[in-house]
Amino acid sequence: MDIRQILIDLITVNLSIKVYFAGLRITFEKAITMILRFFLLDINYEVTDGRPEVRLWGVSEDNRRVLVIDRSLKPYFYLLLDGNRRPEDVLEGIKRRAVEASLSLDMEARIEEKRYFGKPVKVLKVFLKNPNLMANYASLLSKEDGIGECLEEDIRYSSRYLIDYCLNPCGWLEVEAKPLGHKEGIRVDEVFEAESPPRMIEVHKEPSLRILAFSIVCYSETGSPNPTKDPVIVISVKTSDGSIRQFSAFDRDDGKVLEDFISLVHEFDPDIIVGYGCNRRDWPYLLDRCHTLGMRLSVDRIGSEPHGSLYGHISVTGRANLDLFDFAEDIPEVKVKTLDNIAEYLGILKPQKRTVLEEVDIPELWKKSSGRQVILRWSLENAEAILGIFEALRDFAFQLSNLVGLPLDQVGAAAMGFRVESHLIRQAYKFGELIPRRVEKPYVPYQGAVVLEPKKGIHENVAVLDFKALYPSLMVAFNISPDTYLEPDEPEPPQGVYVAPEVGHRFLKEPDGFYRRALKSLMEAREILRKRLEGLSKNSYEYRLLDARQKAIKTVTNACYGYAGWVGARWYVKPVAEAVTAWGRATILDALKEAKNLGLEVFYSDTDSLFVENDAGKIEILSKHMQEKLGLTLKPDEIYVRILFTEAKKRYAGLLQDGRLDIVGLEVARGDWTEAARKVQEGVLEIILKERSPKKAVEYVRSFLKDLFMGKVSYKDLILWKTITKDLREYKVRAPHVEAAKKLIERGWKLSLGDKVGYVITSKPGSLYDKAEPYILASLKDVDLRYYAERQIIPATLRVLEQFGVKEEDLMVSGTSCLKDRVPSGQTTLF
DNA sequence: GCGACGAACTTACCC
DNA sequence: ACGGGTAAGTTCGTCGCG
Repeated sequence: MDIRQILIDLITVNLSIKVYFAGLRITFEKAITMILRFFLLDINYEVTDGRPEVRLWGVSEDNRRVLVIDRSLKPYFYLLLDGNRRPEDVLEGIKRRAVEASLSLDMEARIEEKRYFGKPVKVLKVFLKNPNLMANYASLLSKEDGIGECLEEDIRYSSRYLIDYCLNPCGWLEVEAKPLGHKEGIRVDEVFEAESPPRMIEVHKEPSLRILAFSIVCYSETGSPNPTKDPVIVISVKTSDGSIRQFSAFDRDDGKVLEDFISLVHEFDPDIIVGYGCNRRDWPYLLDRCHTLGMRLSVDRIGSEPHGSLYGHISVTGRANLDLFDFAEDIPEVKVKTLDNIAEYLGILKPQKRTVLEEVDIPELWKKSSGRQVILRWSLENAEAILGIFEALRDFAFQLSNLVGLPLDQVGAAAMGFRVESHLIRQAYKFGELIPRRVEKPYVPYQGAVVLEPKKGIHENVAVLDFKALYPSLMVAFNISPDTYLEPDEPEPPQGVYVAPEVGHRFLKEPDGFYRRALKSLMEAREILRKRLEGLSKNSYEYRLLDARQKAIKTVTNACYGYAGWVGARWYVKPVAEAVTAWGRATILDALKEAKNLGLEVFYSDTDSLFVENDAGKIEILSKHMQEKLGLTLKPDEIYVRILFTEAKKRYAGLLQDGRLDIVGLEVARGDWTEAARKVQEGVLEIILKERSPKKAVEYVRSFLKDLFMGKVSYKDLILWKTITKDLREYKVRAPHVEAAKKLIERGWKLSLGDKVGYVITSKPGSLYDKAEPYILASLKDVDLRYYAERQIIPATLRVLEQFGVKEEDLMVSGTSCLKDRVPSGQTTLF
């Protein structure tokens, strides 16, 4: 890019700014306005003197931190007219009310036509100055006769701004803006005032962002640290420029540690701050600790402190604060979502090279200087792993944020339902569809998908056919949408309707519903991306970007059906979800019938898949049939050389052509079974599927059990992990993991909803819940090996071996229950 | 009063 | 705080027994 191009891009006629570029300083005497291009990172708004200003934080094309202030958008909401009075009269009525309440100067209103659940409606669009007063105005004015309900007064002003101007975070914006230079208390290179609303532009350039990854260590004699008394002993930081910094309370108080950290944040001035568990742990602790010490945790760009925001995350104004733990939720392969497990899964940490410290180990280590070195090293590795995970996930996170329109720091914290909704809101706006309020509705279950009984046993050469994007395709095909749904009492319109099988719900054939339009555009966009990916080098920035985007599109597309059936959704309409599954059942049943007609043997089927004998000719015919009849793509996905079905649905294991095992639903795939049971079951499956030798599998299990009883198994392989899903007092039964959780809390540990409790079964007497101990409070010598043999190893392996005639007794070795009458409980040393 | 049995509770998976 | 369908382990109440 040459200088002239830059000037053309940057400057329109009347500028009065200094442009620094490549060491050149150019001054334009009469210049006022320029064109600024920047990457949008964060957005918030402030109300000053009763007027809102939107603040767009970003990084400019020439790599400067910028804040763009825009006051152009007037806040507004809608009042739905119920048709009892003439709209003009109602408009007069609310104007009178405004005068009476002395609101008139701040307010204006007009009549508009919109659509609400597809029906044309007349609304009053009410503008006001202060967006924080929207709810007040709405409730005052909706008392007027002729007003049904108020709408969109629950849309936050900063979201409103992005929606109405069609702007998406994590993308490039162009704006005509007036430079204001520096502004007191705002930590950016330059502040601008927008002259007109910004617009999105296509720039295939990676913004040059500064990332800061951090991790803290707190000191606590027992249990979880308490910020009012326990110090922050180490803060480790790794930044995207490759440098590392550590602050520790070696021989000083932790106020200095916090001070140093705050200074570093100012000095490095990150655009993105990343942590692991920082929303729930690090930030609240640092905040409390600072306040205890009479300090302020000033790390943002306006001299304020991190604060709680929507979706329960912590917001740092002007920067994006990301908690990678939120993104770990989207990696189902990792069952216990510790930093180490996620980093290891992503190939960032080498498992062997790392000493895994537990919080309980800290006090002991801190007492010795060699121990302190261990802590420092561990903490630094944490910060490095966090930066590594961020790098691995950043493209996806950026693209998801850009696609659904939620700012980067919110998109990770927002549950899938809110991500989908954010995207739908943007689509609805473009179609003139009003955004319904979130209302509490009763939960009424409805029928879902078809799952067939599998044909138990081993089968050779099995193909899995599945329908590509079945539910989204059906929603598009039959125009299933909240705005096309016809209530039972409504007469059929001339353009005709699609009628869902079984349930009879009707949907207009025309016009396109907004789900149809949204899904079509998502699916088409993904296809275009996939085509473009084919011609790109996998290492290029563009490839990474587009690949991340197509993945983001896929997750949003697939979640649309779930969203439709979610009672919390703004557009929840049960018949919409119910119709999708009904058409889904009809589709798969038709495919099954057709397979039967063709004489194609079916071994199993679940929702949108058929497991059939791998007969290419018949599969081709079946596939063609479905394509022609319904326009749906049914094609082979996986081919199993050999597959084993247990008697249960949703649980099977197959040998793939490349020699890998695909284990579905069985204990191997479950995080609430011990690693020991999972390893042995996997071993058994490998022997059965590859060597077809139940005898060898039995020997394998027996030898494992012998090792177990000789204490040759690792303690950590015996831990059971289960999630605390509600307040401990709400549990109706004394479940082992709940009892273990209570013991942790007794010892001063903090546990919250969603935490996983790791516990072991000890040889204490009583029920299982009496025997459960948090694993950090017990050791290998305490565990009840017989429990592990009888309730973990044997059931998990028998699940597979049972169908080969193997009995429990065949697996038992001395020390297990077959000898319990002869061997006293606890005696485990016969080998 | 006691044990067998099944319902209820609970979690995590599949698609 | 995204849907329904499903398996499976543990707890706990109930029923029948004499």
